Amino acid sequence: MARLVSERSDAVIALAEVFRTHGFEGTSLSVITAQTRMGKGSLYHFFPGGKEEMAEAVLQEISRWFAEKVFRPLREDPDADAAIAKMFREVDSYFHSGRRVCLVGAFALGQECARFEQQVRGYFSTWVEDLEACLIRAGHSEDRARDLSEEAVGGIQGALVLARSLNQPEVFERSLQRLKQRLTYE
Amino acid sequence: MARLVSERSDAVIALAEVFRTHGFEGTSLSVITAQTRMGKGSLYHFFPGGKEEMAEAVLQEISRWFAEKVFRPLREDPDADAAIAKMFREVDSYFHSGRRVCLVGAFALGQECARFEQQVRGYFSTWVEDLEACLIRAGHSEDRARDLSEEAVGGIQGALVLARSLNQPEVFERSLQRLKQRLTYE
DNA sequence: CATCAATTGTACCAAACAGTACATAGTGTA
DNA sequence: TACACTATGTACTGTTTGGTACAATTGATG
Repeated sequence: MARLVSERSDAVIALAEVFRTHGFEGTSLSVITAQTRMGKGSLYHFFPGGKEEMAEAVLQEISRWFAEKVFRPLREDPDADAAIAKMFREVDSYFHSGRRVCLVGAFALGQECARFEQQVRGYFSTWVEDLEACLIRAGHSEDRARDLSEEAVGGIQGALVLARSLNQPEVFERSLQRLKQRLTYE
Repeated sequence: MARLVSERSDAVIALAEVFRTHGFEGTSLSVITAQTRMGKGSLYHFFPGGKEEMAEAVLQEISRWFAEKVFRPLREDPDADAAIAKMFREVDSYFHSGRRVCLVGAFALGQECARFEQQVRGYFSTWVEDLEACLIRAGHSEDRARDLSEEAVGGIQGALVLARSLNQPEVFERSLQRLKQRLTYE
């Protein structure tokens, strides 16, 4: 049913884009109200803890999304190669082929890394560990699986940095191709 | 000679560490005065343009450092392999073995990427291009050199993100090792 | 249509913000 | 020591910040 009033989940989606665009410190309440078209009344109704609670909700939503679309297949799909292929597909689409930034990665580079320590560490450690387990199932040795999985997760983050700084999304696409090939055929 | 008063170059060094720690938006003037022990008088004397001019000076100093220590050897050293080895040595030491963040990389992920567009793009494009040229001199094909150089520069940035988010500097060290080996022996 | 909780706009607050003005203090040179 | 100039501390500005209070509005339910 169509509603004129918002729900918390709508707010989280909108907030995610605001934080991705402006970073945590750069996201003032006036930026939020302008970009989400929500007033302070609504925002503090849904997030009594203010900006910090908003960012926490966004991080939780990101974790939920990756857990469902990426991490669970890596852990559970009996076809390990298919899970890895799906990971690259989902990552490419999630990051808009290199045009969108990883909020967790951006947080990792700033003070937000301390402020949202568990969420940031949880996101990356789960990713690395689940991918590692998947690579072992795919037949790689334990050492090789750890190396490849760190290389892939780090490589994706670095590719986002590079693609954005050069304003060349194709750098991201090429990186994904290389990583996918390395994980699949070696 | 020992001076009680500061010079602009002292300020730039101190400011670099402040911006690296707090990011651009997170660096308020009160943070700067606290961490650099310089008053507003001095700061606006050296940087009449305020925070933006301070960040610009820091970016310029970073570019200067990399140009001298990393990019020039990549372009000019007749021994290409030695230049690449030096790059990894300097990078490892500059980023304190994964404990220090790349300010330019952090800027690349936020609005600062637009605000300091030329400096951010210049840093990464020079790095990629000079490394690419060096790899061609080392005997790689043009396509292979471009791939390897994007992979290395991106890989370093991603390794910084991952090492910091996991609070495991050794992740950075391992990544450097892998990248170095790939650039040198393949 | 009456009710009531969920949602929202508006006015407001103290603190922190970036930046300015300027008198004072420190420094190299003559 | 006297000078010119650079560097600095301090007090001040208007603006924006994150956050609160609360009355008005909305929408689902009986």
